[in-house]
Amino acid sequence: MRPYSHFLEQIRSAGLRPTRQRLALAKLLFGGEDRHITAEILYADAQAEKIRVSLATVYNTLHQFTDAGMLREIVVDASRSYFDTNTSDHHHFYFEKNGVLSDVPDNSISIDKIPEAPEGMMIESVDMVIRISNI
Amino acid sequence: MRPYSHFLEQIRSAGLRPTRQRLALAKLLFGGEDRHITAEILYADAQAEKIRVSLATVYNTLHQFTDAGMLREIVVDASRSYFDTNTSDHHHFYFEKNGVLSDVPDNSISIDKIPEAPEGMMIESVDMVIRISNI
DNA sequence: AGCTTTTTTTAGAATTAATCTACAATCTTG
DNA sequence: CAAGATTGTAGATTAATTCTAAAAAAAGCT
Repeated sequence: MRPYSHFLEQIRSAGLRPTRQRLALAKLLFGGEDRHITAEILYADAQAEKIRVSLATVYNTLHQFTDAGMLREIVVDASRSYFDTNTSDHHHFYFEKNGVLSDVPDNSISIDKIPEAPEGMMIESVDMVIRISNI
Repeated sequence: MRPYSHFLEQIRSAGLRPTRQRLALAKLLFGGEDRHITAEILYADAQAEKIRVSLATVYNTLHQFTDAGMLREIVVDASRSYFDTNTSDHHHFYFEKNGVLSDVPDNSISIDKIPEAPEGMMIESVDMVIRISNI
């Protein structure tokens, strides 16, 4: 049971002011299970919880949390951004029929050779998406 | 040196009519090296070559060629679709600073365990994107 | 607490890539 | 070549996202 103050601390240490909106969104994002979420879904969740926040703020907050390393952005679908509350190194299943994203269990995958980055550059991330469809 | 008729054949066997626009776009796409292209870039290329074609037709054609297996769509950037003229199984480097996409040489990577698809579903594709940035 | 400065939020407008629409143009086949 | 089917087009539309400028809230200072 993480207390309210946990989020406050986390937001503050990201160099952001712990405003009512950011605290409420943090609670929705990090208050339970790991989530894969879009801005629209988080906005709808907030409305369902009677949290007064605008869509623009939801977008801003998602990006601020991402910059602070609290979220990870996953690109699976041109024209829709997903954010993952699990920022550890892992890969994704993408179910095409309903747009659901889920984590690939770590022990079910292994990549054992990765190319070098070109001279003067570095690998920022290695993202694998396994697209799943009906037979 | 692939002759004009090569494209005509390819388009026809995809079940599409070999129209002037589709032939011209096929020539731009498949006439030289493998390419990683966006609709806007292909449209600009067409204009530079004085090919009279609308942007909507470029989008339509890219999707028709993709459905026919002549192109592969690569998702690396939310809000911008890339199409790869190399449809074989391979992975990508994405250079964040300039949005350039390039193929990962096949011998520099190896994935040796891939998860199963859930019951009644199948793996459609396994796409890996290695994001590269400056040090 | 009050006053000031800085940051944040907001509603609504603007932007962007992509798609749709309805008509015009172009093929294909007899 | 005409009939019927398919395709292409310009322009409108959509959907996600970002921008803008002003109002509100938070933090700093005495």
